[in-house]
Amino acid sequence: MPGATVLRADQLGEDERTYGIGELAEEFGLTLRTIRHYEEEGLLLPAREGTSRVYAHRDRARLALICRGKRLGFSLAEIKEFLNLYDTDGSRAEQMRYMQRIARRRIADLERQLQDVQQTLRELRDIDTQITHHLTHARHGHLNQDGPTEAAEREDQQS
Amino acid sequence: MPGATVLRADQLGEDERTYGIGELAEEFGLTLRTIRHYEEEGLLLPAREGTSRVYAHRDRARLALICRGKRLGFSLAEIKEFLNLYDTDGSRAEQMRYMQRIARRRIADLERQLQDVQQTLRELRDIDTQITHHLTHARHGHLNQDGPTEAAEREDQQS
DNA sequence: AAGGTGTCTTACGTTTACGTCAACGTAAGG
DNA sequence: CCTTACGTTGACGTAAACGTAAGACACCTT
Repeated sequence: MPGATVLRADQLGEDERTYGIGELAEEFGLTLRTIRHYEEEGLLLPAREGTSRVYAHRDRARLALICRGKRLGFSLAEIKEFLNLYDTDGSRAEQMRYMQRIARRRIADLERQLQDVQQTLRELRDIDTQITHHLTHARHGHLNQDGPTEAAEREDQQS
Repeated sequence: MPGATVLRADQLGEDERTYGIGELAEEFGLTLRTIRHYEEEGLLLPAREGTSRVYAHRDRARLALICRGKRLGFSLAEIKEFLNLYDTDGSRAEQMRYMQRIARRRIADLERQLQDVQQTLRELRDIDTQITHHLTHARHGHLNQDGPTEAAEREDQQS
């Protein structure tokens, strides 16, 4: 990202708050090592104040996206790719079309994942109520005498 | 493959179909090694016909759940744990309560994940339409002059 | 001056989830 | 009998994502 949001410390005095590595680590529940690792992998590029890392607003936002990406099960490489979706400088149509293809692929993935999550949630809630039922009615028997949800057998397929 | 697709015409005329490892591998887009690995890890326990693995209906359903779990970003260990949710024999109340706790934890996780997916989908779709807009109106400028979505900065936190 | 706190780099260790041979068994078909 | 297809068990390799010291600054406080 060229001169995206350069923000030199001298002029202008807005929300220029910066963060130390320890600060961010605590906030996001990460270790220092982990944050440095993201930098090694090119996901972050904080400024330096002497030798220490200084994180601006923007870096913190990227870190938030990284965390979410991780929760969604993406690899760092994938996350890196989609971080680029956010800060492409829209100047070259060629690259934008490329980004759009990537974005759409990712959207398709996530829609699939959305189905997965919802389906799993339905099943787990079902299990939960069944257990509750069994416990309150003190009845004996099986949750399912037939193995994992019949539904799953008809539904799922490959990735 | 011994009696994989053999389908003996003698007794039974129901859903007693069994599967060979290669068959399942192809169906789910996995390698043989992967499926054997799941067995090594105790996620599957297929019958044997001689030396070959024979997968019943139930094993196949478990495999489907494993695949879904993977897509959702769970580790094999976690998946193993929640596979147990499906085939607990409901006989001991103690264990059922335990399972219920696990189920509810997982439900909470997934609800969080659901939010993540939906949020990310919104953002990506937004990016997509913005790109389309930029491309059709041939205008120049930035998608966001401020780095990753301002929203992300206020929203996200730890896992 | 000594100690504490926070940071840095370097570098090897670890865990997870498989990949990748190697060497062999078994059954069907030409 | 030979080939081909599919299966088996080791056992070592590897990529990703960090963990875990070790040793060195730098600043602040007592």
